[in-house]
Amino acid sequence: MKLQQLRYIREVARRGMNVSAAAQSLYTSQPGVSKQILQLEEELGVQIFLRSGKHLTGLTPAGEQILAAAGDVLLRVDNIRQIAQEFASEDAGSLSIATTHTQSRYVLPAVISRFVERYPRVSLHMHQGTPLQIAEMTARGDADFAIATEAMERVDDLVMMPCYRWNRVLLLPAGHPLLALPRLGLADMAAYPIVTYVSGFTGRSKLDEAFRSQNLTPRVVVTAADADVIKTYVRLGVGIGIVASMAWEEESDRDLVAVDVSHLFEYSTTRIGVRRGAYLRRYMRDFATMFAPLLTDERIGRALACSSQAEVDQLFAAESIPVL
Amino acid sequence: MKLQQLRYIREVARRGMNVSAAAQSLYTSQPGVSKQILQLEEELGVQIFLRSGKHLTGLTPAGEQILAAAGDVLLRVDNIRQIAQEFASEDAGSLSIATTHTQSRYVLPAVISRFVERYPRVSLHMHQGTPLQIAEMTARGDADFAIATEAMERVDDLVMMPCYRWNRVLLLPAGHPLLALPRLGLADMAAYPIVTYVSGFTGRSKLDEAFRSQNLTPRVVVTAADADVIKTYVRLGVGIGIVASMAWEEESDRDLVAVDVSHLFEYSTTRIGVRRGAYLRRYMRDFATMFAPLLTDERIGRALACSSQAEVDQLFAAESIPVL
DNA sequence: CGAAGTTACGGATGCCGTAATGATG
DNA sequence: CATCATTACGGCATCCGTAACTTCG
Repeated sequence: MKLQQLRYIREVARRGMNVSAAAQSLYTSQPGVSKQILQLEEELGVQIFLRSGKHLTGLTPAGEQILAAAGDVLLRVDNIRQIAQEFASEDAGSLSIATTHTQSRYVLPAVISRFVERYPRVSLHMHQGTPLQIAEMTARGDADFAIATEAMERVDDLVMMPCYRWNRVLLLPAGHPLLALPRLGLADMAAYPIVTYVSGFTGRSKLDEAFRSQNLTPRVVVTAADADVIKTYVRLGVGIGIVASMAWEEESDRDLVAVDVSHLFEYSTTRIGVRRGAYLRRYMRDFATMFAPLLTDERIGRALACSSQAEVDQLFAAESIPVL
Repeated sequence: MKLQQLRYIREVARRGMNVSAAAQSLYTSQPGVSKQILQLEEELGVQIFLRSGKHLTGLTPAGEQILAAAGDVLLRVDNIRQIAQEFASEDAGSLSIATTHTQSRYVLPAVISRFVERYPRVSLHMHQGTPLQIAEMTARGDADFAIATEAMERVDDLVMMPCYRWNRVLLLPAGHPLLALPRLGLADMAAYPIVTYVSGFTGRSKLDEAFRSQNLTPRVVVTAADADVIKTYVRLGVGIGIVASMAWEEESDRDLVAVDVSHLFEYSTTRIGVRRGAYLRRYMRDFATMFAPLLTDERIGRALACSSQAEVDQLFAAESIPVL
C-alpha cells in the first residue's frame, strides 16, 4: 500500500469515478492511475470501485469504507507536514480561509490586517463561496478554516466553534415612512418590499423564522448573497433592506439610515470550522483567537479534542458568546 | 514521504533510538533504515532525532510530535487493511488478545470455545502479561484487545469498556478455624498469614485498600500472579488464600473450602481495552459481546466514538455493569 | 464512433543490500 | 576497540509515461 494509491482513489472518487479527470488534476498519466488502483485492489483483495466493463460506475461497500479510511490516513500525513513546518519555521507557512462575502468584506479585513502584520511570512489564501461550499472545502482539507453563519452543522467532519453573535439592521433611504414610527414591529416591515440575503446565507433562516412565527409573509423582492448588492437596491428605492449589523458602515453608508432591529430577530451565531483531526499550526490558532477572542488557545485545544459537535457546543454556553 | 519511513522512525524510537536493532526487527538492512530516516528528515526540513555525532540519542520536540502523528497514520493504514479483509472474507482473519492469567485461565476458556466454534477460520493469539504490558501491547497495535482488571487507566491510547464486576473468595483448607466463625470480618482474616495476588494483579489494589481502611496490616506471606499458585500454597498450609471468585472451581478445588467475602471488599471491574481509533472487525466486536453481553455492538460503537475515557465511563453507569 | 479504461513496453528513478568509512563511548 | 551510524555503489524492483488495444454508451 502506498500513499499515492490512496491519493489516487480519493481523487477518482471526488471526480465522480472518472480516472482520466483524476489523472489530469494530479498531473500524471491516466494509465498510471488506473494501474495503481488495480494494484491496490489486488493487494487488499477487494474491489474498491464498481465497474461495468471498463468503466468505473461507483464504489463498492468496501470501497466506501476504504475511501473514508484513506482520507483519515492522508489527513494525518498532512498533519506530519504541518508539524514539520511548524518546527522548521514557526511563523512561515500558508493559511487558507474559506468564507462568505459578509465575513470577508465586513468582518475579516480588520482581523486580516492585524494578522499579516503579525505574520508577514504566512501566505494568505481567501476563498469565497456558499456556506456549503465553504464547509466542504474545509472538510476536504482545501481550506484550513471555514467561517460562516449558516448550514455548517451539516458537515460531520468539521469542528465548529462559535465566534460571536450578531443581529440585523434595517436599512432605509432617508425620509422613509418607517422612520416616523416610534417602535418598529415585524408587521410594519412586512408592509414594504424587502431586499435581503438569499436563503442559506448570513442568517437568512432566522429572518424567515421570525416572520413565520408571527404568521407574516414578507414580500422579498430582491435577494442577494451580499450586503453590497442589497444596499444598491435599497438606494434604488426597490425596497427596505435587512442586513447583518456588521454590514453597515457609518462612513460609506451615510445616505442610508440604519435602524437596529435586534429586538425582532433571534441572534445568529457566526462560527469558525476546522477539519476534525487536523493539526493546527500556531499561527492558525492565533488567527482564530484574533478573529474571536473567545477562542483562546486552550479552548481551541479542548474543542479539537471533542469527538462530536454536541460536545463542542457544550463547551461554549450560548451566553458566553459575545455579541458583536 | 513514504509509509516505510514512518514505520522506520517508529521502530527506531521503540528500540531506544537504536537503528541497528530497528533494522533487524524490520528484517532489513541497517543502512537502508538510516538512509530513509535521513531522507525523511530532509524532506520535512526538520530533525526528528537528536544526534551526538553519529549516534541517535533521543527525539527532538518536533520528532516527538511527528512520531505521534506517524503512529496515527500507521494505525489508519492498518485500518484500511482490516476493512479490506472484512469484506474479502468476513469470518477469516486473526484475533490477538492480551490478558492476564486470571482471565485466560478461568474466564476466557468458555468464551474462546464458543468463539472458535462460531469463527473457525479466525486464528487466535493469546498473550499473557502484566496489566501494564497488556495495555501497552494493545496501544501499540500488537494486540486487538486488552483484558484486565488493574492499571489500564494509565494508557491514554486505549478505550476501556467495563465487562463485569467481581469480588473475592477466601480459600481455606478443610477444618480451618475460620470456618467456625459465624460471620467473617477483615480482622479475623488479618490474624492469619495470607496468600494472594502480587500488587498490580487481579484487583490486589482493592484488597489492600480494604485492610488499610480498617487500619489492619495483613501478613501477606506469599504473593503470586495467578490463583493456581495461590491455591497450591494454601494446600501446603502456608496461609489462607484470597482469590477472585471466578478462580474457584467446584470440581477441581473440592479439597479447599471457598467462603464468599464480597461483603468485605469493594467490587473490582474487569475491562476490555481497544486501541483508540482502531477499526474493529465484525468478529472482534462479536468476541467482545461474547465476553461481556453488556457490550452490544451498538454500545461498542458508541464507546469507540468517544474521545476521552471519561466519556466512555459515562456511557456505562457502575450499576449497569453485571456482577459475575 | 468517441470517450474512457486496461494492457504492453521502454526508460528512469529510487529502494535495498553489501562493503567500506567515520564517529562514539 | 567494539558498537553504531553514515557514505558509496551496484542490482533490481517499481513506477511513470507513451502507444496500442478494448469496451461502453
